[in-house]
Amino acid sequence: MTGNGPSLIDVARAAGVATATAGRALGGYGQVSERTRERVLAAAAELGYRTNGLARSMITGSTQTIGVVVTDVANPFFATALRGITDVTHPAGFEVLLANTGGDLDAERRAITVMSEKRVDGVIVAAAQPGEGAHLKHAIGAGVPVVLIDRLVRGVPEADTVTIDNEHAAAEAVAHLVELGHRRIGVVTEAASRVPSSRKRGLFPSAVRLRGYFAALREAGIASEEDLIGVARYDRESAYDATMRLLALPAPPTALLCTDNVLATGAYRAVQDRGLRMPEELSLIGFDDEPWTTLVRPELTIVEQPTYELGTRAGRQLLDRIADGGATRRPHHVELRAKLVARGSTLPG
Amino acid sequence: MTGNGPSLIDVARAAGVATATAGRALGGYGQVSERTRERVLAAAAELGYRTNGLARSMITGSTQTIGVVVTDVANPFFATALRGITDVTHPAGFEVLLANTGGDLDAERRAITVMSEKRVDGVIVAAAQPGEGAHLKHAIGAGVPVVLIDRLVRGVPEADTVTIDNEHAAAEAVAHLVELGHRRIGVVTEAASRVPSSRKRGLFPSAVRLRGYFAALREAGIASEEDLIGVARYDRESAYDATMRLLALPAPPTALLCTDNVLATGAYRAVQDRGLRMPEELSLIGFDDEPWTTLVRPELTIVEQPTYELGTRAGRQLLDRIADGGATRRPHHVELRAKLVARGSTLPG
DNA sequence: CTGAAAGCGCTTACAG
DNA sequence: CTGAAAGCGCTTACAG
Repeated sequence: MTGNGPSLIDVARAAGVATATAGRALGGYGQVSERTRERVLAAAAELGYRTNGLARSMITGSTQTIGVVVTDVANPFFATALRGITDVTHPAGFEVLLANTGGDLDAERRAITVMSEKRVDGVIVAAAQPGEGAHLKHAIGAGVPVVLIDRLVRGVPEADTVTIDNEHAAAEAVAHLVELGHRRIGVVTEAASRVPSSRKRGLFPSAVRLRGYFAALREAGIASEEDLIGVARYDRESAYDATMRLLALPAPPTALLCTDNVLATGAYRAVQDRGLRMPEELSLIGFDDEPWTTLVRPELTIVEQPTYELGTRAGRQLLDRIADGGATRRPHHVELRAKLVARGSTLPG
Repeated sequence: MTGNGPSLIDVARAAGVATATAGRALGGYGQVSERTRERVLAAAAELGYRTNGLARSMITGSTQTIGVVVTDVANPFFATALRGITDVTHPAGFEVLLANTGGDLDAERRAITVMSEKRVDGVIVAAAQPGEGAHLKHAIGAGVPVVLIDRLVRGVPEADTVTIDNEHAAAEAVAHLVELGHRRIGVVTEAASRVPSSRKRGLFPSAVRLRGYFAALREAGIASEEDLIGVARYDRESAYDATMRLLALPAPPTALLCTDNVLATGAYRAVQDRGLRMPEELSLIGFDDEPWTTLVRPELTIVEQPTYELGTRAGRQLLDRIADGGATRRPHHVELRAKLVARGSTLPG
């Protein structure tokens, strides 16, 4: 420690005024005459004074800080959403306390606890697990507003939510394939169970998208086949393997939907390595409009999520909630639409 | 506000002990008997007590929070470095306060000020401008350790730094091209001036890489040509245009180095649109080993930066500095090596 | 091991 | 407009 630096008392003394007066001049609250203000500001500058935000926050009850909890900042999806959040909250005078859970529920619990103890004014959470919301409910109970993004969590009906209509997004993608004449349409997904029977899992994007896949097939009068569902872990290599398995089937699919951008990189690679021409021999659809999707040949047809907007909406919602103070309003739910962008990986040249 | 919840005083009263005792039991410091601890813990649980970190930090002088200032979290480079930082600092009990400057120096100044007022224990900064370090110097003077990453800043000799040897990285890439027989080697860069004469600019990665480009040409006995230097703004479209201009020259380059991953996406696209076959008609080298670089055909030769490690090293360095307390040690400088990964965009199939 | 008191650095009523 | 006092919720010596 280089000591704590000068305090308001030191500034007040140097300026020859009371502590309260110095505080008013420096903090921009209450009434201060121009002359006094100048004297105080000069003294503060001379001493190199900086406000102690801790002390201020303890009294005002506001830290002007929000917490953001995601599973992985390095994932472009969350990085982009995070940018959306900061772009909205920063101009409003809020800083962001960031936590990375790696998808671990315990890490998420700890993050929420620590943030709550640091007295953040609210939190935005992309949850690690859809089934466990007790810690979030607890935070809300303690007066910390919670906005859920991307994933719903069971047992936290009080939380505001900003999500994407994933069922519709996936269904639209499948409908596009059906329209092109495909009947054997496979899917590469990280949804843990083939049939999304578990109500808890069913809240997560991958599971919801799988539901959309089934719905669209049903709509088209096509029977779904277990064989055509390639389950992968959430990484590129696993998606590669799952895709290879699908392509090696006796009666392989003629089209494939990947429920996520990470999985899509693995799948695209697999199709290439297998030597199949897109879209003639295999049609492929991914998620998210990342730069690479228009650099590959053919370009990848994708479902474009409004990721940045997901962040800005969540940020705004949280700011509203914070401004609202204690008024117990009903939770606010926003569901954004994704958009199919058809490109060469499905459209015949 | 839902009120402030129970305080330590409330817990102490409920447990029938003194405030100091309750604090010791809950805070894990000092001596408390097992029986007392249990009583206090029970009372705390019953009341739903949560420590007020603000009050604690004000006394202990430590917030267990570090600041991280970057120009753009949505850029995969910074997102990955940030992940490295959190992976190291979070297990050590530190939270991360994140700020996004968008490359604006004033935004950076404000971020540093606010973080300093919030009493972060230190900051990691990817600076917006190489020429202006007064605010950083000021922070260090106020007792906030600063670790600079990726970019050096003039006028802050006290700051620790973790950077990448960009001159060597670019030179190695050019040497690779020379070895393959290229003599007309162009570069797509965002370095503002063609000749990196300005000492300030010269500290930034793009400028340093341009210097490496010149050095490698000189080494190979090749005269550099102004025409072959394509200057772009820091976005894909601008890089596309700059590349197109280079390719349209009467005597176009046979090889191109992009000094950054964002620029590489634009350049790759331009080469494709121009209808040039890689590597036969044009060789291309980019930066950073992103997923897309192995999905395109041909795969892109790249200079791989140890981005994640940049973050972990910076995190560790800052933790050391914080643990070190007031002891004024000399600044610590780490320079990491990048690695050339030769692929199809330069290697004849 | 436990307690009573002081104090961290501010802001907020309450007087003047 | 300005000041003296109280208080936010903790931890830290200092006694016992």
